[in-house]
Amino acid sequence: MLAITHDLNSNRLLASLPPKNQQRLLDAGDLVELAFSEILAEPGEWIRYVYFPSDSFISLTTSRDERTCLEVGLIGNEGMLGIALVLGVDVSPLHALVQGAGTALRIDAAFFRRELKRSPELEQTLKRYLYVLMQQLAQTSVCTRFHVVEARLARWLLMTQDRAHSDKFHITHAFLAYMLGVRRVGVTKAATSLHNLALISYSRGDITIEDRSGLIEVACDCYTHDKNTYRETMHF
Amino acid sequence: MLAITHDLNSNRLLASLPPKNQQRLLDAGDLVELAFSEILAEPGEWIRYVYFPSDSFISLTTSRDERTCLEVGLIGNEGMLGIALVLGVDVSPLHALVQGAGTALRIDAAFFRRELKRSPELEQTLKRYLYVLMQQLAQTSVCTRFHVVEARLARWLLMTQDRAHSDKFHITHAFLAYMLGVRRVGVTKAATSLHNLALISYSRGDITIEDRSGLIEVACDCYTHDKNTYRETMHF
DNA sequence: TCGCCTCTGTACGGCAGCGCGCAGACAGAA
DNA sequence: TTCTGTCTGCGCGCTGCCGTACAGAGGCGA
Repeated sequence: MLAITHDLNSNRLLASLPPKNQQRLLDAGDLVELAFSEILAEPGEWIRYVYFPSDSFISLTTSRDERTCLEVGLIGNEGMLGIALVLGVDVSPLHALVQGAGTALRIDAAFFRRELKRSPELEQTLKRYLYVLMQQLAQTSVCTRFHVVEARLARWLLMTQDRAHSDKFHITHAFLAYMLGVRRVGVTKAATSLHNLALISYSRGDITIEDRSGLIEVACDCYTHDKNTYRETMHF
Repeated sequence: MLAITHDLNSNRLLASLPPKNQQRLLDAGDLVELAFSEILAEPGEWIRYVYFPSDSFISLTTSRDERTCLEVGLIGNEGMLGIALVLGVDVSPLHALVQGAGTALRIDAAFFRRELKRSPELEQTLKRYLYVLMQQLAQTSVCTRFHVVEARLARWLLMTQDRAHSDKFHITHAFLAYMLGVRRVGVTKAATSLHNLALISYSRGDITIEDRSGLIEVACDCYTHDKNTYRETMHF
């Protein structure tokens, strides 16, 4: 019961819903533990569950082959996985893999579809979130194209910090390179640079944010832009 | 009346709707002529009209400043501009400028919102289109990141040819560079290369597709991928 | 304590695209 | 015809990232 209350407060989408809606979703869903690098969806695959992360977070990627992968979206307690159901499509558009281990509320897709029909408030909230996600996609395009690795890395760390609700999290350079669509060496260089600026520290995958505001300076505007879009669109 | 019939058949989203829905939208809308480089939307700006292009087409871009612009979506007679209304958001997420002059059905946003509420078929069709558009955004991210200018140019030309319904259209290297987010010189080199392969010919902005299938060979998979997504998702 | 494995740091040649500048080609106006 | 503005083609040095390879450093189990 405590766990449920915890989750309720943790996912901001759920928290913004009327109490009745919240309760129905909580009753029907399961609190599950997501493990790092677990794959929750593949493009073209049938959607069986939707996930509302509380302290876990999930990457949306476009990996075609092993080499050319790119993270295009990041889902934490401000969002949900499986948003395609809102559009009446039952197929996942992207890869989804767990980036940060933690808990999430998992809800059966069929039940969720019925709830969407039942509750206009639920649907409207999720539509707004989808709008935010689209903006994030567009922003990622331009960011990936024009900004140097160091700035993109800084942005990624900030976004992740927000979703991990912690100054520390675990991720190796190789994995980061995979997300940013660059070489591992590129990440190492950028990370070293950030380290020399006393903004972060790390060792063997354990990253600590040392100077958040300094990191914001180094990061591209995209970070602030995303946050503003979310705030303005969601009204909470 | 002939013009109306023409438009009806020309926009595939409209054409796929039940006759009653079509008629209501046609009655309420105006057939307007869109001029090249006309700006139809700015990010953050109130949406006053939605547009269903017939033989015109519209670019969605993320230009922050003059330099760093990138086209993230292209709308022709297979789509519509103003899709944010489907999500219950009244604000445009991106820049929209007319890429190819021609006609479009323009509908008042307030009326369109009411129609969405009235007609579940309309809403569902547009939701599916939105799903396609999201896929296009993600695809553009990865394309922009990993593919060389020549392949991206070929993709762009193919996408534009589809929407222009013609082998010829007008666009300068400078403008193309703006869309692809590269230097004008980069476009010139890529275009010269395509010309040497006898795939296109052009002079002072007048581009002719000479060998469509050859162009598909040179273009990245993204082109085919987008088309497949559209076909599979829209079922028409 | 040793060996293994993972993670990080560095080096090197190569290349696509950048910024900038300039020259030639073409078209339409005067 | 001449002039002017637009569009195209090319050169040059630079940089950010690529692919690859290898060495050291830290954690962990045998």
